[in-house]
Amino acid sequence: MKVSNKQISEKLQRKGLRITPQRIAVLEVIYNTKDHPSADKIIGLIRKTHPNIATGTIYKVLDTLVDQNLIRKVNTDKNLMRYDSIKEKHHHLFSLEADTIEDYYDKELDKMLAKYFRKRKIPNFKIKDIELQIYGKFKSKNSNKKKC
Amino acid sequence: MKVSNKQISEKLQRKGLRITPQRIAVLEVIYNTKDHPSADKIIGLIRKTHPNIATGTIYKVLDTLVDQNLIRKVNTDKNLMRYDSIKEKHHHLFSLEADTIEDYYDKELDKMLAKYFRKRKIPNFKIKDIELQIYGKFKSKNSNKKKC
DNA sequence: CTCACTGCAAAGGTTTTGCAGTGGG
DNA sequence: CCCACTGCAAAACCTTTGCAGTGAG
Repeated sequence: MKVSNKQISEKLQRKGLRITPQRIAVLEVIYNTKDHPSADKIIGLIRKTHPNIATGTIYKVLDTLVDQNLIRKVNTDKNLMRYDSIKEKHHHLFSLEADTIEDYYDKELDKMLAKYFRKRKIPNFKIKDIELQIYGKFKSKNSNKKKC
Repeated sequence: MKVSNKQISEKLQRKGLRITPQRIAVLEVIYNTKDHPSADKIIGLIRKTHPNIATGTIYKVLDTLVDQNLIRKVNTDKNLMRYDSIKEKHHHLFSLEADTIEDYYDKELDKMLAKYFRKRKIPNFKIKDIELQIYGKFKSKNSNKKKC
C-alpha cells in the first residue's frame, strides 16, 4: 500500500504546486507513516535521507499542504501538532498510555450519526463534520508498551 | 448557576490541595466562563481583580488542577491549550469561523454510541471514552460573526 | 529566465523551570 | 513553624518569519 513518488508528484501537480524534493519528502513521510507524526518526527525522518532540508522549510511545506487539503492537522493534548494524510472520512483512536493515534474507519457509524443528527437538531448550530476521539487502550502487537 | 468560592474551596480541600487565592481565582474563571478559555485568557481575566498573580503560577495551578481532575485540557487546532471544567460527559461544538468552542450534552447520543460499540468491537482496542468533535457554524446571537 | 520555493537564523508566542521568599494549615 | 505554594525571570519549546539565494517549469 506504499504511496509512490509518482503518485505524490501527481497530487502536487493537480493542486498547481511545484514539485520539489522537500514537498515529496514530507508527503512521503506522512503518507507512509502509520502513526500520525508530529512536525518534529517528520523532520527527524526526513533528515535521515535529506540531511539538509531546513526546519523552517518543513513547516512551510506542512502549511502549504494543509492549505491545499493534502494533509490535515490533528489535535492532541500536548501542545504540538500532528499531521495526518487526508483519506476517507475517519475517526481517531487515542492511546491513554502511549502517544499513539490510529485511524478508525466505520461507515456504519457515520451513517448512524448522520441519521441521528438529521432528526435531532442542535439549536443554532449547523453541523458540517463530526469526528470521534475514542480514548482507550491498545491491547496487542501494535503497542505492547511497558508499564510506567 | 454561578459556582461560589465556598464550593470551589471544598473541591480543593477534597483533593487535599491547599486553598490559595490563586487557585480559587483560576477555578472561578474556569467554572464561570462559558467559552473554554485559553491560559492567556484566564490570565487576563484574573489580572483584572488580582493584578499580581504571576503567569508561571497560573500555569502551575492549571497543571495541578488537571492532574487532580478538577479541570481538563481541550484540544484545539491552534497550538495553545484551552481549559474546561469537568462536568457531566459532554461533547464539543467547534465553530469553523470563530474561535468558539461550546459544550454539547446529549445523553441519548451517548447511549446510542455505547450500544453501538457494545456490538461492534474495535479489534485490539478497549474503549474508555468517546468524545465527539462537531464542526460547524453557529447561527445565532452567540456568534454572529462577520464574514472574512 | 522568473518567481515560487528553500535555507538559514533570528524572532515570536506559549509553556516550563529554578529558586528564593511567603503564607496556609 | 514548616513545607506547599507563589512570584519572578530566565529558559525551553515549538512554530513562524524575513530575506537572500536557488532551482523548477
